[in-house]
Amino acid sequence: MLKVQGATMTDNCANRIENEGCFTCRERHADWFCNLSPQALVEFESLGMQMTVPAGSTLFFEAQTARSVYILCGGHVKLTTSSKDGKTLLVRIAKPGDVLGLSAAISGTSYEITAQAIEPVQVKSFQRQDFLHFIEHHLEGSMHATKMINKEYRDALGDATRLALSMSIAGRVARLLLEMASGVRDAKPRFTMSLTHEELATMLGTTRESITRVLSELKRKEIISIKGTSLTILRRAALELLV
Amino acid sequence: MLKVQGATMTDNCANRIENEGCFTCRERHADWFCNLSPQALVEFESLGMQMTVPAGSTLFFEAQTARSVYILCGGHVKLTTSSKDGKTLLVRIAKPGDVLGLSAAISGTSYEITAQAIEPVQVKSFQRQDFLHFIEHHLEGSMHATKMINKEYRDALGDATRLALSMSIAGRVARLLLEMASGVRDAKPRFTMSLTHEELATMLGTTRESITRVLSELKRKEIISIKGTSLTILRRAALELLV
DNA sequence: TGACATCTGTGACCTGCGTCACAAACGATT
DNA sequence: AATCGTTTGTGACGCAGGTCACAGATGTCA
Repeated sequence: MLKVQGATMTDNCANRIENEGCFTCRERHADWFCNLSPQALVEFESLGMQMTVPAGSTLFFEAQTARSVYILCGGHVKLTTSSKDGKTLLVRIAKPGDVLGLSAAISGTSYEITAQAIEPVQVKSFQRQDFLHFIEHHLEGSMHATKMINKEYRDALGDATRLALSMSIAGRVARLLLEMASGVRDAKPRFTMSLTHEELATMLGTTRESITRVLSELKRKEIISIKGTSLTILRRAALELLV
Repeated sequence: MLKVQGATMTDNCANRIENEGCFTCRERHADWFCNLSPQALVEFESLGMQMTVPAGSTLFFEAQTARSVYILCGGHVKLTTSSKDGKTLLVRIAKPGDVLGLSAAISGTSYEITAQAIEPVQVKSFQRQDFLHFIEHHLEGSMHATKMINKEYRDALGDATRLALSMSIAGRVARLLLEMASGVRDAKPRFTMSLTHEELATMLGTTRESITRVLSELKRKEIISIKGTSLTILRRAALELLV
């Protein structure tokens, strides 16, 4: 059904595209949506359309009516919301295996967040109706869906708690860096930071200057190092401590 | 099946208990869980145990293993989470019709929040297993459950956004007052504020002194008035502006 | 290679709110 | 009524982080 074409990937960075289909997907055996029984998976996969999205383009915007659900197969996508006064907050960085737009599809309303590719990204796109029809007729799919939303709820709640009660700017930056590095198993994970300080600031609900200062501080303490656009985490534990 | 005993309620405050069973419940026709088809409702109602809980007692604690799901029939319940370092955050004030402990029941883990009655409260309590069994066998119930979690997720996300991007202490206080007054339709809603400044402070992740200052300010601007334990919102719009 | 735009780094200052300290008000108990 | 514990009110001070202003670095295009 799906051909394995042998993905070309060489380096060890977080920025790569790697999955050619659910059956050969590396993430298939983790606790994710794509991890269905073989029969269900065949049907499921036939409903979706595999597509590649260039860096910087937007899968969907907040407040847009939800027409599609996406499963992220490769690459990272940034998820943001914004408040009335236009300020933007990073919700999280979606990783391969994540489902995007599920909440909006289920509630039948508009997307609650904006999803933008921060690197070339591979997704599987489903018509909202097809997706809902599938999960309504597959108990395993339905349970997965409910649990995933539940997980997102708990994450959001945890975020709200941390944001309200602690989390300095340094903490937010640390969390972001760790999320960006997720997937790289190296002891000193390295990845391409393609965002400007300005963009990072909007994502974290702070200012450009604060970002500059925090990054300088982290470099000074030799917790990270930056050469051009390449960022290396030297001491992951120190970052985790800040979150 | 359930006898209507004629609830005795006279005043116009938010603090009252009023429901005697799902069939006679005022909230039944809103978009809530109790609004099931009559047959399903009969079955559903027989699974649960109606109980009254005195003010101050705790329905369940954060991190406790989830054994029960509750439907709040009358009164208000405060829902809080706390961070590692012991600080507490008010998640929201639950109102009649709300389901408590649903997320934990579904994920089969521990409660993510603490639920404490802030006044005498009437709830319907379900064994987790009974509840799950019911929703798994009633499409309408199942959809309700999924949508409710979804709604909680969206609320939590909205909270996180507001907390991260704006929401001063004054804003948090305003939100709390509005939540406490919810249900009172009066133009100048009045209710009994039974919490001390100290308690309010923990609930909002701030300090006692800040609460005192904010309330003084609100009184000075004639947005609220306080006589003893009775709090009146004089200008709701002004409060909404602060959120 | 020079010109121009964008990005990064840093100091000076201001504001919101947490912390500390203490005084006044209120409520219960004898 | 006198006493004591709790709650409320308020001033003084400090710190994190936002705002402003500007200088240097880096990238891009003719």
